[in-house]
Amino acid sequence: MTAVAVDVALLAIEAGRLTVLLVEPESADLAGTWSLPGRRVRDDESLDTTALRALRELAGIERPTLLLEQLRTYGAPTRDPRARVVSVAYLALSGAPLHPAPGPRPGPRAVVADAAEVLDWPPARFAYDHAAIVADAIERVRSRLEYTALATALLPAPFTLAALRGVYEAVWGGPLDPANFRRKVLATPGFVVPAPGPAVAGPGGGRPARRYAAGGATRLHPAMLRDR
Amino acid sequence: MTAVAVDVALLAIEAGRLTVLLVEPESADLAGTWSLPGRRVRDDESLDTTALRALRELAGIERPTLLLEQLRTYGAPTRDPRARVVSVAYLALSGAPLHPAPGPRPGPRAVVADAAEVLDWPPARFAYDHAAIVADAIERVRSRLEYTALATALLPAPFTLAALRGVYEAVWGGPLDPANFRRKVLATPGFVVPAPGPAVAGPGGGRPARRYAAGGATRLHPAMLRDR
DNA sequence: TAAATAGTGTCTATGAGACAATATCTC
DNA sequence: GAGATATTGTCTCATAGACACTATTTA
Repeated sequence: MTAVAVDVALLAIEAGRLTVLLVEPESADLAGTWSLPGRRVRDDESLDTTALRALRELAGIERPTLLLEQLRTYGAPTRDPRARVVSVAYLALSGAPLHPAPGPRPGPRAVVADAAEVLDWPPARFAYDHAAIVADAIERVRSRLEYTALATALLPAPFTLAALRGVYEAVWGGPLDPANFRRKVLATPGFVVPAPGPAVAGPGGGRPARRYAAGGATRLHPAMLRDR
Repeated sequence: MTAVAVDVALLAIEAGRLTVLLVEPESADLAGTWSLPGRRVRDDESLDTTALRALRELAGIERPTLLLEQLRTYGAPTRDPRARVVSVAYLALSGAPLHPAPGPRPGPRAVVADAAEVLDWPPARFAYDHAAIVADAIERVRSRLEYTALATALLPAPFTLAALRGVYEAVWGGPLDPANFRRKVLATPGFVVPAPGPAVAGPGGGRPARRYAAGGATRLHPAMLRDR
C-alpha cells in the first residue's frame, strides 16, 4: 500500500553561510547516511501541518519558519526500498541559526551542515533521494531571494545594507559589489525603508552605515537578478 | 487510509487560443461539474507513468505530450469529501489540437475549453480543487514560454516568425509588436535557425515571410520576458 | 491601386556592472 | 595617519518598447 510522507529541508544562515539541517534516519539499515526530517501524513492532517510536525518532532523547532513552501513530490517506486512511499518535499527557512538539538525527547542525532559543501557530497551519503531534495531546496531559496523581499525577514531590524548584502552573499555564495547592490536595493520600491536613529560603524571601523527596515513589498520589482 | 492520485491539466493551442481538456467526474454525486483527468497511483508505477495513463485512459491520448511536468501536490484533508486523497498535479502540453474523444472504451464525456474563459469560471464549476490546478497549469505554461524554446516544439517546421508569435499571443493572451518580437527571437542564440526554401505569403497577401526551424536551444538566454 | 503583412532603422528609457572618488569611522 | 567600510558619481553596455519607414505580396 502506498504511503504518503513529507520531508522538509530546513535552511538557515549562520556566520555568513547557508546551512541545512540533517538528521540520522530512524531505520537502522540506513546507518551512515543523512536524511531530512520527515513524517508520514496523518489522515486528518494537511501537508503543511505534517511539515511543521516533522520540524517539531525531529528538529525541536516549535514555531519555526519565515517560509514554508512545497518543492515537489518524489514518487519513484523504489525510492524507499522497504515500502512504497510518495514523499512531498518542503523547503523551510529559519530566521535564527539552527541548533542541532532534537527536541525534548531523545531523538536521532542531527547536524547543521554547510549548504555549499553538501551539494558536493556523493548522493549515496544521503538516505533515499534526499540529495535531490536538498539541491532543489537550495536552488529554490536562491531564486526566492531574487524575486521576493525574503532577505529582509532574515534580519533583525534595523539592519544595514551591508548586513542585507551579507544575506545575499551567503545564499548565492559569492561577493557582490557594495555600490551596485546598494543602488539596486534602493531603486526597488518597498524593499527597504530608512530606520530612525543614528548610523553605526562596524567593529573594524569604517564609515558608519545607515540603518533600514523592511519595506512593505513582498515581490520585488525590479528583481535582484543573479549573474547568469 | 490516504490514497495517492495524479491529475493532469492537458493544454493545447487551437485556432490561436490556449485550450484545456476537461472531463466529467466519474462519481455521480459530482454531476454538473468538470474535472481534470486523474487516476490513482498503482503500487509499481511512477508518478509520471500514472499521468500518462490518465491521459491514455481518460483522454484517448496515446503518446501525447511535448511537456509533462509536475505542478504541485494538493493534500487538504477534505479536498475530496468521500475519502482522503493526496493528488499530485501535472501539466501536459499537446502539440496537436485536442479532440474530445475519450479513447476506445466508452468513458466519461470530455470537452475542450478555452483557457482564458475557464479562469473566470466560479471554482464550484469544477470538481474538487481542480480550479486551482487549472490556474496553476496555465500560469506554468505561460512561464515556460518565457524561459524555454517550448514554442518552437508546438509548431510544424518550417514555420514563420508570425506563426511563432501567434503561439506567444495565444498563451499570453495579448498582441505583441511584430518588429520587436522578431528582433528578440533572432537575438536569442539557438532559438530558431533559417530554413531552406522560398518565403511564402499568407492567405491575405502581404510580403512573403521567411521560414525558420527550431534551433538547438532548450533554455533561452536572454529570456522572452512578458510585460509586467 | 489599396490593403495587408514582413522586415529594417532609430530613438528613448532602464537596469546592470566596473570602477573611481569621497566621507567618516576605529585603531 | 592608516586602514576599513559606507556612500556617491560616472561611464559603458545590453535589452526592451514605441514607432516610423521600406519591401513585397494579394485582391
